[in-house]
Amino acid sequence: MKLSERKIEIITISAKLFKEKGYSAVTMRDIAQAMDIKAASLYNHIKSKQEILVLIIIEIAEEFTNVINEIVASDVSAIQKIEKVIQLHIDITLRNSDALACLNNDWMHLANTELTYFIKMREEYEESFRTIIKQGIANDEIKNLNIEVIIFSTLSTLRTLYIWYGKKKNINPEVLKANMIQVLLNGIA
Amino acid sequence: MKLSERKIEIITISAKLFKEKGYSAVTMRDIAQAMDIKAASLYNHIKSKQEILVLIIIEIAEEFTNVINEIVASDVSAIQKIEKVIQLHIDITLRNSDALACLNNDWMHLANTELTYFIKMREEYEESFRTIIKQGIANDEIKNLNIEVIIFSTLSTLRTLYIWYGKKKNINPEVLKANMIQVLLNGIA
DNA sequence: ATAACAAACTAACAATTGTTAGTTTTAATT
DNA sequence: AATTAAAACTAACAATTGTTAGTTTGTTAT
Repeated sequence: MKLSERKIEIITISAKLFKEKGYSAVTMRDIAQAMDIKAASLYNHIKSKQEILVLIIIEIAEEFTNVINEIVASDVSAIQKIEKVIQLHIDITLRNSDALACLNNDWMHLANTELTYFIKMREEYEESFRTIIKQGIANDEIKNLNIEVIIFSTLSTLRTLYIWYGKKKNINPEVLKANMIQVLLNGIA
Repeated sequence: MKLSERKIEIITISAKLFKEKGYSAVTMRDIAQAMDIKAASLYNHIKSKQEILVLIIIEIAEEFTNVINEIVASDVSAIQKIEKVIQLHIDITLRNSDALACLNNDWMHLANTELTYFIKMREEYEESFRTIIKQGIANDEIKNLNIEVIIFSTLSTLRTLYIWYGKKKNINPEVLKANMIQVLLNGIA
């Protein structure tokens, strides 16, 4: 699946628009206007509006799935695994925050196969993270608090990093990472 | 501004639908169908689709604003203030998670006056929270980490509590609160 | 030059959108 | 029983939606 130059442009611009107003509120004419062409011309490159959404979301979802699987399988401490997960989210946020926003806000507008596929990946991702936390608790690396609260608190912060990064792009990625690790692992108090 | 019984029904049902598909993807006919009437009949009760959105969002936004102002002004430690903020988010999540989802996802579809008003409140809310954190750092109650990272991590978790609560409604609110305080203040490691 | 192809265009479609006008039904009050 | 008001209805509107068909333009390879 090689994507043409122009197709990538459409995806990039669409992701940006979807981030601002959401998939449903963005029209093909909006996308076309942002590219300085007519709406009908888009169909020389893409099959449908839905295809744009799929291309934006699925690639990133697969990257999350693949990388966390590697992390789970790796032979390091639970804390180190969590640090790698933090790194993963920061990396993708810096590289593609528009698509990440789209994944977070518009995944429910996927259809049929892709919707099912996405939900499966999302569940697997959470399950992988749960595995890491359980390992950490078993090893006394992580406090024995309510495991679902731990998972939710951590992932909610990592998943919405793009919102905050949209406003404060000036922070150094390494500083961000170090502070995130501190806050998430050791708390603020 | 007293709302009729039926108007409240419309708002409640709309919030639920907006939560699932987003404001733009929900049609007046969807809302009407969920109420077992025709779309045109809705206009006996509400002025426009936009009014529904306003009624869902603004009331909650104002509640957040009012309560955090009280918290900031109260004469307790920074840690205790943060605990009260956590309590505030849990309370509203339990009481009205659909509207909260709507506030989080669809605020950008507000128009004109209300959009400006909402953004102002949101900024003020973050500023109030920043004040609390700064006080905490000055008092040595809170670690001297990057203040924006602290604010973002905490608020992102609190703001998206509704996502997680939608799936796990079985947890005891007091247990939830205690665990949230532990995780956010003292970390998981 | 010519053929071939990619990528833009114009024009239009059928369906869906929020909303209005005017009418009928339902329920409460006199 | 008659009146009134609330709340439903049918029918339709103008605008907007995603998309298709057919055509023209521009570029590259022969």
